[in-house]
Amino acid sequence: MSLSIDRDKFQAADKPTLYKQIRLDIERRILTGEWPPGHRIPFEHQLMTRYGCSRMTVNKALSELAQADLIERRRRAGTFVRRPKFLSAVLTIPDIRAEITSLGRSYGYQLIRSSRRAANAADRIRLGISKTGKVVAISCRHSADGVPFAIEDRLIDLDAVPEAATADFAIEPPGTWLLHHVPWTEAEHSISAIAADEQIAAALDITIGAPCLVIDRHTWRSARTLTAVRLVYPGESHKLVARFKGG
Amino acid sequence: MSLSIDRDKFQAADKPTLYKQIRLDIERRILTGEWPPGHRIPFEHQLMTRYGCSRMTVNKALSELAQADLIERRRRAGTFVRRPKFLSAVLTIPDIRAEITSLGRSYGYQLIRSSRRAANAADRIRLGISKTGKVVAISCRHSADGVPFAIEDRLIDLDAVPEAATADFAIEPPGTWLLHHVPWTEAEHSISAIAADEQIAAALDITIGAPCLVIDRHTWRSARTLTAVRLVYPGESHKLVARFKGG
DNA sequence: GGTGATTTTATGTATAGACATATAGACGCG
DNA sequence: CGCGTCTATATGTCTATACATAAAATCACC
Repeated sequence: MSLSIDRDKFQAADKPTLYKQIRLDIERRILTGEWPPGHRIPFEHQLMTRYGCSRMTVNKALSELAQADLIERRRRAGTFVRRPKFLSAVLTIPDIRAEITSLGRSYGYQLIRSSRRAANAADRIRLGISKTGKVVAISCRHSADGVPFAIEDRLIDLDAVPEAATADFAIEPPGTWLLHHVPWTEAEHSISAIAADEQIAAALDITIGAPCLVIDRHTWRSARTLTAVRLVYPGESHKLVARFKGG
Repeated sequence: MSLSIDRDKFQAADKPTLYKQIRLDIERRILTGEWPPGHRIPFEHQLMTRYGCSRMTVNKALSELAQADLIERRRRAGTFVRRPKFLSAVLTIPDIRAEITSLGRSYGYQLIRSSRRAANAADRIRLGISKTGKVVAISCRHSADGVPFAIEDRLIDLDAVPEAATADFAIEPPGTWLLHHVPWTEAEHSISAIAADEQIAAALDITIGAPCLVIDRHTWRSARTLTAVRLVYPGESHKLVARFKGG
């Protein structure tokens, strides 16, 4: 079962306007290898002759390709096909509640622990902040059709997110609340595998030592830490799926 | 230690040209919540008055924001701030050899098994192909500074990648060879956690039952399967890192 | 009031022209 | 040859204008 769906860059089949035709044409040549990495793409001047249009039209097509990182443009030098991309994929981790309900399964939520406290040393390290301040610490469990789905262990910096003080996390999962109330600009995910300890095994109803998939996520807004969360999934039955569509 | 680095969308601090100023200004208002999701952004007509420029300049700024999925534009209706994005991140999985050497560690490679054969039923399922054809099956191990880093188990469809028949995978890892010789257009990753079986434990020098991080990757070119690979990493010591930078 | 045709309007695409700017390559000089 | 300077040039940005197009709003009609 897929824990996460990919965010396909939806390619609406819109009317092939001129600049889009040019973009697709160049894209095709790059992806088929006709124009290999490092190859110099014809100058805008030449392309406008080839396609019989103005330079601005060619420029729009090339600008979009540059924004998509397929080509590199250097003043005076020209435009070049970029070195082969790393295998990269858009990994989408939606809100767990939305994920479960969108699969047509019933969503369950249990708040295990919730406390408000001054940040201790461990909290400060985990949040990457230096000064002491108040934090909210939450442990909870998500389940699908009554079966444990994931456990969540979260810290929220109350200085950065003061509204979290009044939210009721007994009803709404903190991830869902944050997604709808707090805009973020940067996030980092660290994915690893661990063996279930006694506590995790009990919460997820699996055996001690069973492999678990772990996602540690740190979220910022403009370099300011908002929240740090660890999500633990039973590893054997769940998968993260990330898909890349070139073009 | 990080198994994978993120591909930061490098934001060169370039001269703030007018359209970029407009783009950043609107971006800021969206990210700070001043213009919440659903809010209608002033018409191009109004923005060109506000910023004292032509409509094309405003249009360029808005077009880029639309391409970045921060806003939605509808003819006649106007331009709107989009609903909050899913937590998404660019997950980058570079070539393992490049990954290890870029960290300044010595790369080691051992070919465990390599065979060419007609695709059997299991191979066809794994590659998602229907007709029988020749495939190459490779098992190998990557190590860093002499320590097992990952094991790789790969199938290559020889009909789609005939050049693979002449490549010498005793010297060059198949992933590296493919990256440099075969262009691809689509890839799907499935990430999970498993317990090491006897074979994995022996190859990675870990105990049986130890958690491992597994990446199953399937790669296509224009809907044609090229290769399917399973990478198994010791889970406790390795992490996949994916970072998202908004904007 | 409902329904279909018409108008209005904001965005989408395209153009020709202009000037800015970074820089590869040529040039000159010691 | 090494090094700084100049120049040609490809891309970067911006303008004013034009027409296309989709869809919201209005109107006409039954």
